[in-house]
Amino acid sequence: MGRSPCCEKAHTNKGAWTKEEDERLVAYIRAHGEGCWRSLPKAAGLLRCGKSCRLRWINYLRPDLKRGNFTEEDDDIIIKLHSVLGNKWSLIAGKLPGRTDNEIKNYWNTHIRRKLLSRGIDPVTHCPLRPSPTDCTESLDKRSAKEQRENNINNNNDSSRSSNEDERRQWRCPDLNLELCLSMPFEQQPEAEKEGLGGCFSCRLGVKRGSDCCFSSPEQHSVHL
DNA sequence: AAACAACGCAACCGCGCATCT
DNA sequence: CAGATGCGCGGTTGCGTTGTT
Repeated sequence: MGRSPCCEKAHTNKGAWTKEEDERLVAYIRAHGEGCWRSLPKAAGLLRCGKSCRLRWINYLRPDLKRGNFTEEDDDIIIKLHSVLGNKWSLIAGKLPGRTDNEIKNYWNTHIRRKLLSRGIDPVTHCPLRPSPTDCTESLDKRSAKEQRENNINNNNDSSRSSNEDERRQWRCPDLNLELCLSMPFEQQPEAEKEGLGGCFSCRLGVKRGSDCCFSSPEQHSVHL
């Protein structure tokens, strides 16, 4: 079954949005609200495909967007969430109000990825980087002892007490329980009920009843930071 | 000042999923 | 139940900007 194109490409503009197009889109959404992206371009008098309009609105025109630099705290949150969720940019964005998935994805690829690599951390697995087995003749034990010595030499000043190893541990094993699993919603956990624990049983962190889970709805269990 | 490289970000593309008919 | 439709997501591309030689 072939899939019909999302819009008639012959009569749509592509590429950068003009000021006029932005204004039309904003005016239309202010008047009619979001939704029905497929029919929106025609109704708003735009020669764009619906997907393009949606993307422009979500990533650039939305009034609640927080533009500007990411803070160190933002970086930490993103790294921690990525270590658990992987490239689920929309979920990560959900924890950073005012940020979009696209923005976080770009930020990850341009800044954080490099930052982790420079710290000797694999940005995909969040584990310390290792040379490939084929280019290594030393045993792992020998190498790690050697690494340790080199780290000691490299970090032999008082201002940076933590060795690279410590730093790796810190990044790889932040204060997160990574053993995520599927389970019943917390309301249906009798043992925990007895103990007065509720909260996010997907990550099994046993949040005290009454305290906020990481997501507003019980269906959206996620990571506690 | 010009040429080139590297970087950063906006936008596009294709796919998967949910819902509708 | 199968096909059609629409939306949302992640990966990728293209282009403008900035830095370097």
